[in-house]
Amino acid sequence: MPEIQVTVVAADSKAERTVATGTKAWELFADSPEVIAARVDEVLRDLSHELADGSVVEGVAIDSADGRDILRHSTAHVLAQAVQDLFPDARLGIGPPVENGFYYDFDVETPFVPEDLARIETRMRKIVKEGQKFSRRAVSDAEALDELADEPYKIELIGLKGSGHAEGAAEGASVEVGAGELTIYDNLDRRGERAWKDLCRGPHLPTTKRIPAFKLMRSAAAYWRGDEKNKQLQRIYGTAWESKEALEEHLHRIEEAERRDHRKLGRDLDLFSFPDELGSGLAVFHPKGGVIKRVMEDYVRQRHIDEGFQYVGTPHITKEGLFHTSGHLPYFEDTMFPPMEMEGARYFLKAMNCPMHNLIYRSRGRSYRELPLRLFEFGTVYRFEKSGVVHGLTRVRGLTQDDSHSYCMPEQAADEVKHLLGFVLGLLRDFGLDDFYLELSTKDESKDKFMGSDEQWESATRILEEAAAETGLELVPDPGGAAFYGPKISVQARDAIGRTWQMSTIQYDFNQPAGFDLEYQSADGSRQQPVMIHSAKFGSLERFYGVLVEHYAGAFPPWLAPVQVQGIPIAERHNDYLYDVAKRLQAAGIRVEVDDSDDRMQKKIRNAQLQKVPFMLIAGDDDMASGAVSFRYRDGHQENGVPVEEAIARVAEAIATRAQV
RNA sequence: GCCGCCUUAGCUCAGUCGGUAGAGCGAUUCACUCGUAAUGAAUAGGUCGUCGGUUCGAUUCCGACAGGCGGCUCCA
Repeated sequence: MPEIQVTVVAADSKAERTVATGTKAWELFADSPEVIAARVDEVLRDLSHELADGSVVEGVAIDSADGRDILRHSTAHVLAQAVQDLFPDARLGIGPPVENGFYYDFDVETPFVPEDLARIETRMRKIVKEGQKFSRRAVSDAEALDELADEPYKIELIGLKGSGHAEGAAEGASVEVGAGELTIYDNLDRRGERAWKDLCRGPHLPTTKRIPAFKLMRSAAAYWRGDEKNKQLQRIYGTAWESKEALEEHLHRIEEAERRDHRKLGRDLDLFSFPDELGSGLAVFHPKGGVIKRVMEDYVRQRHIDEGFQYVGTPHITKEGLFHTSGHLPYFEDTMFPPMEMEGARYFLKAMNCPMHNLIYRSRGRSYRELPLRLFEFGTVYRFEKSGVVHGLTRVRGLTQDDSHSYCMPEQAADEVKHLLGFVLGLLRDFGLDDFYLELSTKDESKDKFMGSDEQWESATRILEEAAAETGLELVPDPGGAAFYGPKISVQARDAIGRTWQMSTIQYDFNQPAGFDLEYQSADGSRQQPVMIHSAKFGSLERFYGVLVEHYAGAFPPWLAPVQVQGIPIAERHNDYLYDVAKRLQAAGIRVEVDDSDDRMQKKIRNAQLQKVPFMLIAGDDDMASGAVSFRYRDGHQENGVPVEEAIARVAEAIATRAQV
């Protein structure tokens, strides 16, 4: 019997094996039930893949990143099969794995309702139980077009592949058609008869029975190929995991995220609200929420001043000419509130601060000795965000940017960008965020929205890239994501439960200085044009606020907490003693409240706990007798009999060091 | 902006197959004064998101609008 040599690699081993010609990958992993696919010569393959001489083969476990993708992709197929069983008129879009799950898009006459999802899920469980085999079959383009004549979207994908555009066709489209030959996966039932088929690159699980745990999550509309000019398909999202436990954990993580939702906590903790009377996306901050906002602003304002910025102020409204000069109007008019007519002029609500800072720069002649000139303000801007995108504090129509513009000589730009980046990262760390990566948004050749020459873009991009590299942080490219006036670095921060948020931005701009005719007089007496560097550290105060609420789940560190100390008397006769302690805390600049309601002290503790107050200060007979107080912390631990002086010092210390308790 | 779902007391939510509504928490008042997550009682509070239509009668059915939620597109 002819034989071939293969190399079987695992995480920590490598073994040469001699096997019979025609051996399939699964035969190497018969003892490893967790292996559901194979990586053969660096390419993911089905376990039924026939090995060639000299192949390097590695098992892909279902709980690895690739394994989960394959599991989820296969589950998406089961979803599509179930949908077509129940809704024979449904046409197939694409169905790729995504982070934590998968989706499949369908063109159906009527959108799915929750009851449909329940039916579909039941049907899917039946298919899983049947143990249908995923069977791969290569086809020519012509055969595929013929077999899939009833699936117009698949045919479109095949056409795009022919023209070499499959990768760009849509996010996820590559799982359908890939780059090489076309393949169709047949789902074969026990008798070997085809129950369903789909155009797909694979690989897949061996059978549907290998799907340990899945759940359909929701349905929603999605534009075909991600383009809002195209028809909307109905997308069903689901999740699939290597075990029931892993699925449970995932669902638990979702619950945890909901528990931290800043919109819910904002209400529970009485921080802010969005009154209908104001309109969508416009927040008001309540007294408790106002404390957090003020502390954030005070801190950031002071830090800017420390870093050489000058605090300025600008109005919320301007005549339209300013935004023509800046170049914003042609690009942003549809995201600005419509203009209002006054004394024959059109006025716009401010949507960005930079043009006004440019006017401050231009208000008198500037010398090279002044540069870098750094102007900073909390600039409130209004943007007419589409109704469907408004979301809590993280996407609003009225927002405040901690916006700065550094005007510098071109040769100072690189240092200024580095200075800003260091400043931004330090500031985020001060607020307790310390897990970041950077994104570099650049010009995209295919679009013509960008102003300026290629050389200008290249040199600006290089400066940002070098500054980013110096931080040692991961740098993710974002081609085409730049503003019209220049490239951008954005800082993406991960919060306490691993979600990422776009926060700070640093943008290099050589266009507006030209538009505004900005200049400075250099040492040789000539007039030169500065470059400007835009930078927002929080990004938007509102968004940063929302992220902080979620990051801390409302349990703010003392320096940010609206109420830092809640005084709780054991009985009414201890009120005066605690008021006395509170007075001394107040004198030390500490935000303290005494709960003198006629609730029982257990109830007062519960209330303080629900308000997530960092320090509960309790006093009863024992404490009074010894001039002490008792601490209770949010985690339930307590320290009794702490002398008042020490208690005050301890709270003050935690505030001053911005510690979490 | 597009698709789907939702909107009942300050909050969370019942309920009315069309005959104008209820609970818990919260609020107010009274009693209780208590050592680490809910003391008891009483009271107040709602033109059932808004506007139109159908109907003898609409919170309930239909439509439009507003606001919210989940996505898509977009974005700080």
